[in-house]
Amino acid sequence: MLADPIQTLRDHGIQPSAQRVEVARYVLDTDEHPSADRVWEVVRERQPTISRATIYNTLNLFVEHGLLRTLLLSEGHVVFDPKTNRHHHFVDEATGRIVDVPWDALDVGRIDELPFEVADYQVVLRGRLS
Amino acid sequence: MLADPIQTLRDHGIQPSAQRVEVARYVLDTDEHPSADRVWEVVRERQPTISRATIYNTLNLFVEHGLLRTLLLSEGHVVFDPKTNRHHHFVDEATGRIVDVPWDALDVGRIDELPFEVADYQVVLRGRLS
DNA sequence: GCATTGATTTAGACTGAGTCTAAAACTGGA
DNA sequence: TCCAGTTTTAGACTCAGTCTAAATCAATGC
Repeated sequence: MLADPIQTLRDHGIQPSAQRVEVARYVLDTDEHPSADRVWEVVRERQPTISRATIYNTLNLFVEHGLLRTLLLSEGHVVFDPKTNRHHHFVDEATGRIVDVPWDALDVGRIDELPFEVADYQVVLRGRLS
Repeated sequence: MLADPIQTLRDHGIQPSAQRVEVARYVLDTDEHPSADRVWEVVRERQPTISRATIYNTLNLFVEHGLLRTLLLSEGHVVFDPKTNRHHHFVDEATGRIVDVPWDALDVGRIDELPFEVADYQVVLRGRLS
């Protein structure tokens, strides 16, 4: 539950306009990993005049301010993830549903032996939800 | 080096038209992880009349026949990977370059403890090439 | 060599995700 | 109330990926 979306936005240097607050209420509190158009669909239920450009602008603003991360897990569109702490993802190939996997549920060894400067990594799993 | 693209296509149940052979020569023998438009750019050097629809049709055909895999590693487009054996990927955030990481270079533990039927997984790393 | 048939390619229209822009609307301070 | 700065809006635009009708190609049979 996002306790105080207005304060959350202010804490991240974002002016809390009515539109941004409604977007935040949903996207910063969901584990759906929605697309931008899914966000628009949901927020329009509560705020019918909100425009598609505002949705894209607001999502991109939240990403820039560290409130959201973009993920490339679905074909054809990016998805948004409010959990900014490290974790893995499972993608159900039947439904497209994306599920967070706790960081400590998997052990990943020998990253430091690779000849790269690794800034970030995650395990992406695909299959079927049991 | 792709020794015999014509035979490779025949072995995978694909009629080896001149266009498909040229696409195969490049895309089944590169470690670039190219986009569809990059494939078109390269193949057009050798075969200037090939159309963009043929490129997409041919890449999709190769995916269907197990010669290629699609990957969601770059924003804005899918990339194609001829290595169909399991491996991980590193994405250079500065250049966008994608590098294969051998399967055995990393240890991933406790996949079987997850509450999913996992069909496939890989580690996706991002950072800078040293 | 020609006709026929089935497969493939082509050119470009189309769709949808994501971006951009000018005008309108909003908000806060004076 | 006015003004300046910010935000939102409506829709045009770009580009990745798909679709389609017509053209082309290739193989086969006569």
